[in-house]
Amino acid sequence: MDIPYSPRKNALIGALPMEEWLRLISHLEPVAMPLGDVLYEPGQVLRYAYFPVNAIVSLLYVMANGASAEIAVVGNEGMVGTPIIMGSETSSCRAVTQSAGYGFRIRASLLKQEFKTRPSIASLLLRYTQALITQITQTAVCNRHCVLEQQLCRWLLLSLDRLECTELTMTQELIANMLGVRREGVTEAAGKLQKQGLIRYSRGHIKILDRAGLELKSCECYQVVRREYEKLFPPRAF
Amino acid sequence: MDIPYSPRKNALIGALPMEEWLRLISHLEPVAMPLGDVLYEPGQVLRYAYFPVNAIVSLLYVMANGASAEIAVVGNEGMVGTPIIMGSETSSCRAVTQSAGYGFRIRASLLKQEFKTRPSIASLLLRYTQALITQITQTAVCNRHCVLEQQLCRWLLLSLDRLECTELTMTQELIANMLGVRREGVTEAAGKLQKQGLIRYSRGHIKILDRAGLELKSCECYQVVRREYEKLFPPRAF
DNA sequence: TATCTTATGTGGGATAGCGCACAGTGGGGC
DNA sequence: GCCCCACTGTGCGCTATCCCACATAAGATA
Repeated sequence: MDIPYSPRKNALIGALPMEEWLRLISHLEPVAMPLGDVLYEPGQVLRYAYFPVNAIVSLLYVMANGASAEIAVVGNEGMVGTPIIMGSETSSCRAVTQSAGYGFRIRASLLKQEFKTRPSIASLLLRYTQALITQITQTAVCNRHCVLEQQLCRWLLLSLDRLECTELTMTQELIANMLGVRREGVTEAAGKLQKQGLIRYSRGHIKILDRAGLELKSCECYQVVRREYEKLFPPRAF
Repeated sequence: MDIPYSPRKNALIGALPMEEWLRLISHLEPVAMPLGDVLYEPGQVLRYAYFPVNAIVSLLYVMANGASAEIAVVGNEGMVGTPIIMGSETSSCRAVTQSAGYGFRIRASLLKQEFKTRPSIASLLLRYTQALITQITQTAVCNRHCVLEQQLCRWLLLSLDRLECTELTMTQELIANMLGVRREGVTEAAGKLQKQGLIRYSRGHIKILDRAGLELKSCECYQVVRREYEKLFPPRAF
């Protein structure tokens, strides 16, 4: 398989000091991440951690009755598999590729070893985990207090930040699953956004026309997550 | 001040190997934790980490418009101040004492030092942080999908697990703030639970009469959090 | 004991989102 | 070029929760 991306296009890998990067390079295995790909199931032992490059992965919780809710989203700014470094064998969420692309993976045992022995790697991954905690926190808040239209804006922006382009391939049905709401609700909210000229969509393709407008319509939850990330990973550090 | 509890009554402190415990003991400072005590505000630099013994602390997010939502709750099973070890100076939540009691605190700089140099301490605190992530995750899910009555059951059970007795001192107004709902909603839900003989309350005092019944009425979210904790901290390890 | 404060109970109208049913439609497969 | 299926649009009744206003009551205070 030919991967047209360097692992360093993932921000975590890219932020590694040269020495650590040279150590890790041989352990990073390129992987295709097709849409719908399940990286791990709840309760299942995590065998790999994943570093997306241009794919987006959703951490999705599925309840006993089948209802679902996205807890957080991971793109090239992060890593899928934080429980590995936190000392847990498993996750209570399913990790599923929400936007197809490529990434790199590393064996859990190796990552654990690196984490334990290399302080700069440990520090980097812990800071990322803290950013993820902020995102999960804000998901909880947003689920409680924000109306669907705002939540949709937040969701679109979070996805957009993790893509190179301004178009997402994503049906309203799938978005509804992520947000844990009805498909019809997404149809209505997306219709409003389209009328306002913020987005344009048709049959599984959503084009963002006015990013700034979306940010204005969104609740504060998006900005909180973004600012925390920027605080933990100041651009100068890269 | 005379503190009638040992730091080891906090489960994390209690789980430390003897050697580590002896190192830490002189750095642990007893603190009273009165009701409503604010341990830290969002954005404020964390100067101490807190290990509650018989107090309960809520991690509360407050939105720009004043709406609030409890993200997680910490009692003698855990620590307040996980961002310290994760490499963040601040938290996006307010930490406020929800049930008065005692605890111990340690300076952030010292904790950070211990975390970096003592693997057994690091492992313990990371596993706790993972348990906290699970709790936050479940809060997000619960906020999305569970009805108020179930959420109230979950909340009562989480509090009960962190207390020695079966009575909480807590008005419906305060519970409403934690759950991020109206006070009237709590009145209604609590009224139902009382009619069913599960609890009895009056003017700020809630007595749990039938714990098993509450667990049945609760959504799955409570059990998920509890089981994850038990998995990360198997009773035998203590 | 009288009063006052704080906690709890209740009701009515508004609204967001759900569940269900079904209608339209566009694009890919044949 | 046609058809079909997946995606989207829409309507309707229902429920949980919200917002607001006010009634009641239990304990604290004097």
